[in-house]
Amino acid sequence: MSISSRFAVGIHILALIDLNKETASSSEFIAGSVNTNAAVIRKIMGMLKKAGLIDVQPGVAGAKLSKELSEITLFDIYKAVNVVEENELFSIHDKPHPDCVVGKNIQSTIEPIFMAAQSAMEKVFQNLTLEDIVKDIEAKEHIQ
Amino acid sequence: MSISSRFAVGIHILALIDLNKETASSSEFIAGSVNTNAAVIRKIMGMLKKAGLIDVQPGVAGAKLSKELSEITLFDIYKAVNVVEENELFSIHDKPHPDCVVGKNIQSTIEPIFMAAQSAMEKVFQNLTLEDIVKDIEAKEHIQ
DNA sequence: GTTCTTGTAACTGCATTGATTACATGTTTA
DNA sequence: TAAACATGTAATCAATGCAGTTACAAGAAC
Repeated sequence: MSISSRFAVGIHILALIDLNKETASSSEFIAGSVNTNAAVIRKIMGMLKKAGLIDVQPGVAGAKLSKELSEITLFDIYKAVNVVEENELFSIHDKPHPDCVVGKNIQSTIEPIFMAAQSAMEKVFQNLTLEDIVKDIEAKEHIQ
Repeated sequence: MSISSRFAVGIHILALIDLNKETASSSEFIAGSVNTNAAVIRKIMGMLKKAGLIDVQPGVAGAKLSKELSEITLFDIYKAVNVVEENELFSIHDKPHPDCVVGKNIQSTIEPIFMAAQSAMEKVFQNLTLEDIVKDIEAKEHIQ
């Protein structure tokens, strides 16, 4: 099990759009940087657009960020690309036997714990923005 | 995407073994409570055994916990059933283009963030034991 | 109007999950 | 000792999701 790379690619796309803002970033260009197919990029960009993170026009090359770098959290991207459903990071077996002490109560015991674990993970993304990503990339670039 | 229910089932199995300790809990009996096939239970119990959480003998009905309830954390179970690999909860696209500012640096920028998110999630399980689960189930039982 | 772009749909190969069946091996007991 | 019952494990199956690929309609720009 592993969470889809759409999330990592989404971050890559947005960072690239910003760092390449003098030029238009076509899906073909972005695909070259990500190392995948342009249709894959367009699909993910469609999700980012739907979430209000970028502006893209059919037929027009390139995309622009809809908000400031500091206003786009990693959590926004995470939700946009739909890699994990709300409170469904962990699967729970359904219909445990209702006549059993454990079967009867296990779901309501485990659910809040799984929700807490998922929340703890998502909070990390809520506290980071695209600005952090872009600054980190720029810092690495200046060292070299 | 969703993390395998093996984790939830693993917790169910261990809680049931404890709460049913007067009787031997055969894989068939546990399967009835979980509502699945006995072979599925035996496979998961094999993982729990391999991790040193339970004692089972081929041919002998039932299993016993190898440790005290308070000494088995949910993280132990989580690792035992192998639902998420170490530092691989999130996938990262590989071979981004090395000649691109973003492609060159994105992996090393994102990796520590993904690791931190996974750790935050796992910490929740490190701080809970089977004792918490069993007590919660018992408390619910007493209300009814 | 040709060329380039985005937006989508359809199809592929691959991996994982969970259920199921089957059977070898070990244990108990009558 | 033989029958009954248990675990351990392999093989198979359907369903699902991921990522890559091809194809093409629709929009925009030169």
